[in-house]
Amino acid sequence: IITYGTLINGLCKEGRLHEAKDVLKEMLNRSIVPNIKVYNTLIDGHCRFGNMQEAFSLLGEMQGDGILPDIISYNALINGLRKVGNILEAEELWNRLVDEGLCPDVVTYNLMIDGYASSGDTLKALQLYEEIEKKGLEPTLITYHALMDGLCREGEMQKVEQLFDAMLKKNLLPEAITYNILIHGYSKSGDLQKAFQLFEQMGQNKILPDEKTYNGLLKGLCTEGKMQKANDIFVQMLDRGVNPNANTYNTLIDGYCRVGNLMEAFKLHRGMVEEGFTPDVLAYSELINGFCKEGKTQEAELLLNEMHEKQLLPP
RNA sequence: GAAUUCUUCUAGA
Repeated sequence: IITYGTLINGLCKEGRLHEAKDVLKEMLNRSIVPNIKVYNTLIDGHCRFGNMQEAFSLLGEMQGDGILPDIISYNALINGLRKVGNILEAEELWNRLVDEGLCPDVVTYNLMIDGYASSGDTLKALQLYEEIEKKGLEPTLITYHALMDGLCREGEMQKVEQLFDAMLKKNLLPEAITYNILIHGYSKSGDLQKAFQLFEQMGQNKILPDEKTYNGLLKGLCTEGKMQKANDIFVQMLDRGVNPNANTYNTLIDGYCRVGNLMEAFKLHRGMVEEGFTPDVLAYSELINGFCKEGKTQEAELLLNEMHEKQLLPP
């Protein structure tokens, strides 16, 4: 049964949901009784690809087999609803699981906190955070990540700082992702000094920056039009063996367009192709926008045509 | 005891 579970998990993670369900049918045919983990895996698989209807029908099937959903089943479903932005139904599920005598665990809290925080309701997110300890649970790194990321988006940087301190006081060690959230947040809020300070702190803690870390720094520099510094950082990134991704190029292209340096923007567009990236609609839009702003509409049209040839749809 | 759930990056408008 573990073999079946592993197989179903693998198929679900790859989005091969039909095949995963076929495996479930095969199990039933062979009179192997699927347990709750198998069902939870399937429920989660459908949730993460947005197929909530099927996820709920699997929940029903499971109950039909006499298996009661556990907190993990509910967490998977709440996660699915949160992903499609349906916080209201997520709240209903929360009430339902409590009615059934289950207790929300820290994952349930993290899910709802992220749901509220990333939809801009930082107040509710913070309220839930306060509730965690009252229920005798301990916030995790992920709790802080979800909260800080939401607060960063809203520009509530003083609260971010407080939470980061609170997190350290609990002896939760920051990881690369922690710094990525913070660096990106400060970078976007225009506090490049703080962003670079954290970048240094990250190095002191022997945490290696990844492409997202650099993208965060580049985003701030590009927004401010500090393209010489942005280029230095880009070079440092390459020197340290961190591979840029499509976002890295998009960020830089946009930065060069903003300052009217279309030559560099165009070179990067080319570089992107040479590195094996397919510029997406976004990469084209930025350039086309840049050319338009400079009044170079014929170049913009050429790019638009090229984009169409590649069968990319205009935004 | 590791078969199942949570967190981070890109344009314009």
